[in-house]
Amino acid sequence: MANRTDALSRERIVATAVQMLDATGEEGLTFRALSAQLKTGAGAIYWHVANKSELLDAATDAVLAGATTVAEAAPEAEIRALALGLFDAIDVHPWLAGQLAQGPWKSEALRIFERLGQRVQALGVPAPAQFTSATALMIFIVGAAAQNAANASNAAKIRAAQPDASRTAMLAVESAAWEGLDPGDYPFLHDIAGQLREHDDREQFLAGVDLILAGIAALRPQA
Amino acid sequence: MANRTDALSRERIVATAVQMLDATGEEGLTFRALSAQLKTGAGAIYWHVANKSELLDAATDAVLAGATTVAEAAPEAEIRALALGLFDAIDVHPWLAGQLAQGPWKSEALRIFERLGQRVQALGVPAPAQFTSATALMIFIVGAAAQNAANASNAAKIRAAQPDASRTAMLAVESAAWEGLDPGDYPFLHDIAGQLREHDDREQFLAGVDLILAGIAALRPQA
DNA sequence: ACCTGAACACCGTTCAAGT
DNA sequence: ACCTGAACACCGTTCAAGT
Repeated sequence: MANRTDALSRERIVATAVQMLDATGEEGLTFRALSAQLKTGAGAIYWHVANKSELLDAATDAVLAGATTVAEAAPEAEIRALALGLFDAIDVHPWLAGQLAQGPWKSEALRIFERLGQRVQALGVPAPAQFTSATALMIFIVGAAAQNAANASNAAKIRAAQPDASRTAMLAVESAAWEGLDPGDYPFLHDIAGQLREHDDREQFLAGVDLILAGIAALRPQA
Repeated sequence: MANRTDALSRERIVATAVQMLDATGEEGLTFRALSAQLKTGAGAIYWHVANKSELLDAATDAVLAGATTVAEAAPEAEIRALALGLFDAIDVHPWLAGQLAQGPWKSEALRIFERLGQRVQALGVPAPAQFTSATALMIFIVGAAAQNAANASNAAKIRAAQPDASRTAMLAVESAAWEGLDPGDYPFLHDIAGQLREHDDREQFLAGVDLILAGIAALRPQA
């Protein structure tokens, strides 16, 4: 019968790759480990996939597809929903950050860029500024989510060695380090150490998106 | 005498690593190639440097130090100068992008974040919004420069196979691809294909920085 | 204290040989 | 057409042995 679970196919390879990426990150995805999981030889995978880079692209597309469908709303609200969708997708699949961080975006990532751009147009941004606006949004979203993913994987690594290191405990350590800096040399970090300790990642992310939206609003010709 | 050119030292290792990174990128920096260049064994390097990650950190700091000194000016102008300094540093050393893209920033990168934050404070941004503002700036700067670096290395790779592929020619190809998309599915990309073809990277980057600065200005209590 | 270079435990990718 | 698995050309890192 068609679609037997144990038949090797590009789909099954990509799906398994996504699972391994989620579990162990990009360096955990190995053709040896992958072929072991799939109970084949390494060479069998190369029949369906050109190389590791193409496999990562396929995994990225698989995860991004449908990760950012957005309910109809006002353009700003749709941009926030799109942003949050990407943020959450990267939170669940931290390896996505590395794939998206270095454009040029293609396939699914390009689709997201397109959707952001549509909302930028709907906001009434003048044509010459649309490219800048949509790019700024995409770069910030991907960059902020990448930071978040890096922090999370960092936390996971430390927790592996010291299992009781909670996220708040780690933030407290970094925050204390900033507080301990010489206020003469580091007045800013010294000042905001408290904000670092108490900040919520999602809230902080949305505040950043709103900051860019405010900048975009300033580009609009006054009605 | 002290500082003989052929004495192995952490400094000389890092300096040579930077040269190799600039020439061949991160995957070109190998302990074998590095030790060959330095005319030693691979193990000798490990006497001065813990591992490759630490070596990359040291190379990042070496390149970032002094790369972003900025003449005194109005806060906005200083932020633009800081941003442009980082942009240019990543342009010359594309491997920097990968190092900075995944914070938490440390040593020299943290210093740059501090300097950005000082200017945000000078702009009169209310305390609760300072963290968001400085972070948004840093993320955009690093993200945009990373895109640029990726495009450049992409261009270099294609040029290696097809030596007459100029940057403008490559942009024209991508632009034409966007123009060829179905305007029903991709109205935005179809529209801005022309802007992609004609845009100047530095100008586009500065426009993005100004966009965020405009958003930051909107945070300021009206005088 | 510092350096050597072989050795270990891995990689991605290829390819003759099988079915 | 698709799969097997050994082999190739690499990695980062370690470590006994040298000076």
